Amino acid sequence: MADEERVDPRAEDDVTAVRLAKLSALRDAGQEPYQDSFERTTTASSLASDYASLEPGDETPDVVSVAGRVVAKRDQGKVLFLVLRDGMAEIQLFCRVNVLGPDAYAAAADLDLGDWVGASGTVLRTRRGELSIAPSDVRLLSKSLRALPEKFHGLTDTETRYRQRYVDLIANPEVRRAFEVRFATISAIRRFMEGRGFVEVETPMLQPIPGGATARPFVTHHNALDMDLYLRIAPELYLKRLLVGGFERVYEINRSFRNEGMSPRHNPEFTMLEAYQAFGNMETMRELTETLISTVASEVLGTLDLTYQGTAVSLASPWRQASMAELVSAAVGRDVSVHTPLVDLRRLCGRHDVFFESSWGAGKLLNELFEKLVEHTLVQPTFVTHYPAETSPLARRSDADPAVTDRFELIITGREFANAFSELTDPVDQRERFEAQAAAKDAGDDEAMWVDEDYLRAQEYGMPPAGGLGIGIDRLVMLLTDSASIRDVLLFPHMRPEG
RNA sequence: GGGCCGUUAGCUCAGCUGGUAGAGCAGGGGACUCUUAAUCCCAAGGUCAUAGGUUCGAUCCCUAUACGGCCCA
Repeated sequence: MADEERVDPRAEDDVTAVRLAKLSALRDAGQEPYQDSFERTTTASSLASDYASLEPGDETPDVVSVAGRVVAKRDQGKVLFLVLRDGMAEIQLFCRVNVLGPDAYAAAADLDLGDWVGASGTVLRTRRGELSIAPSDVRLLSKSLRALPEKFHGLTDTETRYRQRYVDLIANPEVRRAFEVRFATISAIRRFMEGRGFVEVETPMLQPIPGGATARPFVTHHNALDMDLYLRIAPELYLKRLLVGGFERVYEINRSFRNEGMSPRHNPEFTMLEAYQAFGNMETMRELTETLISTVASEVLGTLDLTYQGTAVSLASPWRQASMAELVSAAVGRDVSVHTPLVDLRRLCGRHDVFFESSWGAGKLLNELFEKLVEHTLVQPTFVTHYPAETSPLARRSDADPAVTDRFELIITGREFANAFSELTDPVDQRERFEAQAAAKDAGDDEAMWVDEDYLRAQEYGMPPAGGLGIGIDRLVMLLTDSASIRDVLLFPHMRPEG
């Protein structure tokens, strides 16, 4: 057997073994298979537009240099076609032995799918109509040692696609589009917020007290201080400290972390926009949310009419507004609110198969009924307002009814996209709310909030009236890209260690 | 945490009421000076996820585990 000597311990398969052998041969011949750099004069997409009018069969004297990855190779003995991909476009190299000479031609024919290559030559369009470069020089820039996935079906195994996103991006160029939409969305959000006079700020990701949301945090440890710290579950309390300090409009596009299960809609780390505006309130935030999302959608997609998983969604204004109480009332067929007697709300929960605990108040019961019976039915953009104070420990009580807060959540396609409210600025009320949360934590609710004494101290110095807003960026990008799973809009979604 | 489904060659997939597997692409050898999923000829490639069990015999049936997907809590 001839392959006894060519088995290389580094080779996971035959392809790698063959390519490692080529690598050695190149080095033996004094050629470096991993070049320092390459001067290119143009790109595949520029060529496509510059030579759009070149007719099939026409050759130009124009000499250009391009670089890219070999994604297709068609060898015909004395003519060789290599397709290079750079960025998002492709350009064909039309290699002829009589132009390159036998040695350079043989070297080009020895290139493999996946290799990075630089080439210089004249521009032409083949008789079959393919814009090409007839190279006089083809240079290996970086040798690929692994076989690329199949050229026609690409890479479909979801596990490999998520674990090895670099291969996914090579094999499935359309995957890249969702990420381009993501980056364009974040860029458009920044422009919009700056246009409204908001300053982008950065606040701690390592927090001694994780606050601003009800969720279980990740714990880490600071060795020098010998103390536990938590990865933030939200930047909210730090951003509001900045309002106390006199910043009037701040926002943070923040990565936050929640120690909960994974699902098609949840990743342990996720990206959110949080914004706070002094002297604003819930209504200020409602207008901001609607204008921001529709502006970003038109800038990124050029339309407000979307299709999400087969369902038409219109982001055209005005968006519906409805209170939680009226929505739940419609769902259960009788008028209910946070003032409905507990016994009645519990009976309704029982009738509609909604789990509850005896410690829960009317606000929590109403909220559970809403989440189980109503939320998934709200497909078109809907601002759900008047959230119970009981489940909104950081929101200002409504002047008309202190049992509810001036808060909304924005629901689209049955899911929460945004959460905003008039901020609670009363430090005495805030302390009581924190203490109620702490009591719930003591009673076993490990998602309940902690008492943040420094945040209370800040509020005691005086916090201006303000509106605050959080928008889930991952979910927004899912909507804009019609992605069923959050993993399709995260370049490197969280995965268990490979088995 | 529970339920259902999946894991076969580097990639995409077949297969079998239980008799240790097949194709296309990629890779190897050869032919070919305008190809486009190039074509043609030849040869090669597998711990059928892992570990047990049932069986004369397991890729297939059973159990457990790992990883992934979807649904539920």
